[in-house]
Amino acid sequence: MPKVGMQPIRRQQLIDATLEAINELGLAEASISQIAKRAGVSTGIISHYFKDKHGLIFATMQYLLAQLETAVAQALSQTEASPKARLMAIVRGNFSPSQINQAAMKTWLAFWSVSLYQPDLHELQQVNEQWLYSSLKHEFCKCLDEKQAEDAALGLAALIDGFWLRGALSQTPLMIDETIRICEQYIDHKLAY
Amino acid sequence: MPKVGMQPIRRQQLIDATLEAINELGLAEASISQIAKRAGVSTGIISHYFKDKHGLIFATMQYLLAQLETAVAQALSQTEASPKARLMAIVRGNFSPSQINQAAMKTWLAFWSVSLYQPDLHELQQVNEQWLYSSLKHEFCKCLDEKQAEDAALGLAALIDGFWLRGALSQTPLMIDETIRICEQYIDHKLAY
Amino acid sequence: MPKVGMQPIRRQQLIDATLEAINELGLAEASISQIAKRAGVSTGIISHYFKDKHGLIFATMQYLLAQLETAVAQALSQTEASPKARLMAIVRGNFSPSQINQAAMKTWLAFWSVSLYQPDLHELQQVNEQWLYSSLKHEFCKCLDEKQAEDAALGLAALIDGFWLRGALSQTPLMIDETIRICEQYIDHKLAY
Amino acid sequence: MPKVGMQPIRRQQLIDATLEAINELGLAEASISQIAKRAGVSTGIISHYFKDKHGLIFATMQYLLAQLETAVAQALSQTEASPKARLMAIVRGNFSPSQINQAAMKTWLAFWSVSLYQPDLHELQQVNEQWLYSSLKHEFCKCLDEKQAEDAALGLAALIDGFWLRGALSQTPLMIDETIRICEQYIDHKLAY
DNA sequence: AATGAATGAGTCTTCATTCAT
DNA sequence: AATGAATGAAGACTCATTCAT
Repeated sequence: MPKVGMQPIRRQQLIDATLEAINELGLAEASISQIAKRAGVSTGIISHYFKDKHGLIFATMQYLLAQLETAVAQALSQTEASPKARLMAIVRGNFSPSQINQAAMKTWLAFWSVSLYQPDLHELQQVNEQWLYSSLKHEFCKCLDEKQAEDAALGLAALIDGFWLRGALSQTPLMIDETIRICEQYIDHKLAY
Repeated sequence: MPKVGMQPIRRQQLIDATLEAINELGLAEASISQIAKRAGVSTGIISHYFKDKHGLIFATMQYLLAQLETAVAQALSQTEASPKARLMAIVRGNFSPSQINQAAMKTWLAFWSVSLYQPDLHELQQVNEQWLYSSLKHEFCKCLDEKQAEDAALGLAALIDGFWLRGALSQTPLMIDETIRICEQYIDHKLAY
Repeated sequence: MPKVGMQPIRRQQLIDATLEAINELGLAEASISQIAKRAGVSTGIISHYFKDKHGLIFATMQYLLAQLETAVAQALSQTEASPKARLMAIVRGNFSPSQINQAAMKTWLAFWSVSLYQPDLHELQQVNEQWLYSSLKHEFCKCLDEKQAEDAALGLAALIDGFWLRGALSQTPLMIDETIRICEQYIDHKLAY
Repeated sequence: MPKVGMQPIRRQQLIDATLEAINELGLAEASISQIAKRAGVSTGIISHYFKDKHGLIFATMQYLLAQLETAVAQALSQTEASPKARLMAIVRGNFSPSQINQAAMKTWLAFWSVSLYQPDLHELQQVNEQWLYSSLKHEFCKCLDEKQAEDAALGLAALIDGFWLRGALSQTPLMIDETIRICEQYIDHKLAY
């Protein structure tokens, strides 16, 4: 039943189906037909809305990134202005429910892996990585000199990514409270200088 | 001219070619024929030595794991017995040259990604992860009570993996000295309790 | 804003776009969407005016044939009544600007090629061929006996088609003056009997 | 039943099947699977021997060209040295049985048509065209001054191609005797200067 | 032991066509 | 009259695997 103005609806529908397929089958097995089946549409429609499979994959990664940014922005907006509070908000944003469910983490991991061979995906990933690092450094700079702030930001970024990676790989729900507490200890330790 | 006793030679030759192909093309594009071309053999030979492609991939991951274990064991064998020294040895082992070159890191990342959908690969990865965690916890226990040791081990493991992941994704050589120094600060901080 | 009486305008618009697409892409790549894009309309419109793609292709070939007939008729109308003058007019008509531009010749060649497998296109082509042959023979008959006239008509028709084909294939502008002179020599030679 | 040294056999087998398919269905409908079916092999084998479909098409056109060259060379080898005899041999070579059967002519026409959009096919066609023209001019030069020889060669080449084209399009067997006689008259007329 | 010929399932993509709006 | 959403079949191509030699 063709209709007008379906573009945003169909696009999101297909992105959701892509996430679903990657979660269940892995990126390697997430074929066009599997995605179309999950979206309840025909395969041809994908080229209609995304030009080709790569366009869909790219749009899906963009969507995940936007979600992460939203989660962090939201956490930041609900916190006080102290550096520690803001650093903790960034941490909590990165471990918010929209990010640490298995489906999202598995998809991230898959994207990271392929991004090493696809320049446009790699750029998305790099921008995101830089953004996290800069945000952390910016807060640490309020309390530390630049060199120390850089070290602290690097360490905290690695800590976040590391927990994140281990969560994705462990296939058991991430222990968020513990994770956040360890990050907090790290922040406290760095800010104590 | 067929020879006898080719098995170990051919196997290693094919594993090397696999690593090479994954490094250059990515796991998704590392086809049997690409691997065979790099090894200078015919495609049919792979089934002869590894049964099928999956067997080759599995063996390659085992090989990488063995390399990591060797690197850590070697670092440990050359150090004194103090907990800090041993923890640092583990850190250095994880960031030894055999582990932090781009090819190895890209391959690891690819393996991790697919391991989520392939039980036997996942098991390899889990064993490795547990082994790192246990080693770290064992050392921390010498100075801390169990709960604190667990936290410290979790944190340090995440830190290592996080640096590792960021190194793989950044496509620029990992800054080892800085990385190791940040890990050392973390260890010092934890052991200072 | 739909209008009435759009039929002839839209039809010609689509035929022009078809010629344009075939010229640029070749018949094989001249898809409905490419044609629609060039015409500045949606794809659906084609079925409205031509039933389907084949209807559009057929109409386009008809249009080219009509153009050829017009060119020859016009040349004939502007000449004196002598057989040689009329034969030369037919020659000039066949090499008139509307026929020997690259776009037209490439399209003709494409049509001829597919006409071998599509009865209705083939009929168009055959009618045209017969018409040229008959016209030539009719003029030669005024000076020669029937057998000789047939030979002369066959030869001149072949000469015209041959130059025409070579012009289409050479992708450089046809040297019209030379071509027409060679045809004239042929006519003179035949009429000299 | 895989065997060794199948390359030349399979290649010719596939080229023959391609000619068959083009003859029966037209180039546009001569799909990989249709060709494979006619060759009695699987579709995958084509990429094994010709890389892709275009490689097969190219090889097929090369094969037809080689056949034409052989036919002309053979006709030339069996004739005396006089210019007229040699010119007639070239004509007869171009209208030899291997060239004027419907299948070959239809395939030629299809190739010419697509060659306008595919540089490598176009080059093959251009080389062939030049070769015919040069051969004719070379013979005419023995009796005529250069300008006259060029005209004569151009005319005869057009005559040959024109008959050839009309034969392809008429879908009835070409009347060879008549064709050759008309060409002979043209040669006689030109050499009579 | 090693080759490479051969298969055929599976993937992405393109495209003419239909149809609700 | 005109749009463009949607379909689904068909196309070329890739690839892991098998097997006779």
